[in-house]
Amino acid sequence: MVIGQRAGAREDIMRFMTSLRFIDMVAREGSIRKAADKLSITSTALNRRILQIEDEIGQPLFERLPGGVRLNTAGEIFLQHIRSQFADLARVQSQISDLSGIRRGHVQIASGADALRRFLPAAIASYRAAHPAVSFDLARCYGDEAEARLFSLDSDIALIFAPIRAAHVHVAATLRQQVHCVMPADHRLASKDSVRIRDLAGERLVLPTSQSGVRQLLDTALLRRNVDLEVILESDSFEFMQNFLHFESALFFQIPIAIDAGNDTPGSPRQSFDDQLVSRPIELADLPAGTLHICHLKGRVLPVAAAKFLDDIITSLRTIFPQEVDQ
Amino acid sequence: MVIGQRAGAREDIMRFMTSLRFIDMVAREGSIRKAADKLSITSTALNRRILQIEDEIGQPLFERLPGGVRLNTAGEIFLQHIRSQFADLARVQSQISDLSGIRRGHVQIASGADALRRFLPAAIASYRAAHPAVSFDLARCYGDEAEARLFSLDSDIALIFAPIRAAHVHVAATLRQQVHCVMPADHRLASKDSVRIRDLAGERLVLPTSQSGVRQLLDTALLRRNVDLEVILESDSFEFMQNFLHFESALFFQIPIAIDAGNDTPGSPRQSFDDQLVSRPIELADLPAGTLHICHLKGRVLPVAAAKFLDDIITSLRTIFPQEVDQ
DNA sequence: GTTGGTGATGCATTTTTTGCATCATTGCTC
DNA sequence: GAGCAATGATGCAAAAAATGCATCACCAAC
Repeated sequence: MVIGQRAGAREDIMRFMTSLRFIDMVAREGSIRKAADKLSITSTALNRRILQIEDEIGQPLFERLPGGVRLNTAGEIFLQHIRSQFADLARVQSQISDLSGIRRGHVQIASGADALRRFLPAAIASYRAAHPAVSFDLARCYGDEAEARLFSLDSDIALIFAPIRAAHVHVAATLRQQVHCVMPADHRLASKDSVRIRDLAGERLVLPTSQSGVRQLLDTALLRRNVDLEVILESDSFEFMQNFLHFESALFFQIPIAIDAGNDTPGSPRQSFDDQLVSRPIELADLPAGTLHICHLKGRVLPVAAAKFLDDIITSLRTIFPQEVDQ
Repeated sequence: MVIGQRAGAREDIMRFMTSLRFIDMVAREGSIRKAADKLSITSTALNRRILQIEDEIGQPLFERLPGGVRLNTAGEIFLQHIRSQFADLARVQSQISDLSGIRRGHVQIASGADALRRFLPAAIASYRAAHPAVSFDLARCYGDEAEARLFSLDSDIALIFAPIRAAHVHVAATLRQQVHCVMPADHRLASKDSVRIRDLAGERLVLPTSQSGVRQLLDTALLRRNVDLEVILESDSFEFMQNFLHFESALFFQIPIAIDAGNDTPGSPRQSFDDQLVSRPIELADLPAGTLHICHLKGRVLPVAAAKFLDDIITSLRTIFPQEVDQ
């Protein structure tokens, strides 16, 4: 998903990077011909560019397999170099544009569905109101994939509601998030201030997929207690789950950032959430709070736009959840 | 000074970097025509490459002056990017070559005359004995210039006998060095084990230039004491000073690393130093020890060859001066 | 003014890149 | 096993890009 006008739309931009872009594409596609299609050139031309670079490096970068090509070790080292070049070039361009006063740039974000629902739309709109020349790219993904995207430099910033696995990820801030149980407003549990795990016995549940951080927290808590549950649906779409509850009474689970974007003014009704649904926190004694990690690649200098946006969302989170942000 | 066969001798290597090399050269020369000469192309071609890159960046990188060109702010940012690309490419190539078992690469060193005299020749020869495919580039320079070379990525490693000024320099190790007074073997002071500042009264002195770290230490100590000195010569060449003492009796000053490469075996005569000259330490109470800093650019991943060589010289220094190395 | 330097530009030439046709090789299907 | 559908590599001609020459416009110093 791309928001704002994509900066690199022009094809002939940065000619000196062309061969490198080509290598990157071949590596991604695993085939010279497929990559050539995507790059709108002939496989001949592409093939020869690859051969030329390999000649200049002095060693092959790809293994030739019957079904295509695959990076060898040297190729992987070189590809990582290529990607860091691109990322650094983006930073330089962003920095140069910043000299003229207008902040330009392109911010690439990998996020779980949680933060993507309400928080990021508001945050990005607010940022773009101040800096209209900045475009955004949102990739929805789970923790591992988000970390991989940071490493491959496909994303600048990641918002991950899950433990951080890789050592190369730098956590700029964390946000504690207590899991909430969402239900129709007339549900029997809606009368309580908070929900206990044992209250869920016999309830119909709608759960996120097992890759989700919320699900992993739930699995740990539910399985341990051996509660009798009726899981009627699994989905990776919060929107689907929420709409489903309009037709059949059930429970599903979310963290506050997916419910409340913090844009409600005091006294006004919470427009940020469905009128017919209410959310109740699950007691911390039963289900510990999870952590949303706001990260970027360790050791990387982010482009101006991305760095500023990162600051902004941390500030914004601190406003919405004053007690829950750590840096 | 280049030792070993220079890796980048081939002209047509890494074609995709050509435009960037050109920009670097124009920036160094301050003139498109002069740069074109050095690059063996016409100013026309060079000019158009510059214009093309500027067009792709979207902003000019050079100010056009009547006498040539000069980088503007955007250009300086971009040039730094270019240089880091080159340095990182060198690291990648070095790493790729390392895959095949042979260590290849090119190590660029900036050093004061002190370490350049005896220590580095021995260290480099020893390293090249193990890795003949590694070539070296030695630039003799003073502290500030050495720091600048690290920053402009013209040097990988610097050995600086002076305080470190810039924040972007990472000190990998330090070596304490007591200043020694060098004199003819028949000099009256040669009978003493150590020399005091007051002993220098009335003596003829040969001093290094005021940029030298040894000189700066001496200035601080001598001026404070108001000793009556006869400075008969200033030079930036230790070799010249040393040979001069064969013709006229005088004193000059050096630090141990310039005197002793640590290659004398026990019992053998010190071949590392002139037979007719002896050195005596200046008492620490009169002249505090200085510090030799072994540095590289902060945050930079050195090429394999440079990183290994850095390790080697630190190990070697620890062997020669067991008490004086800190890391 | 004149001179000597600079960068920019139009045009013909050279060099490089690209695309087409084709080959050799491999894996899969029948 | 024969045939088919992929793959990457290569020779050759056309297209595209880079280069070099001649020239212009500009500025500073003498």
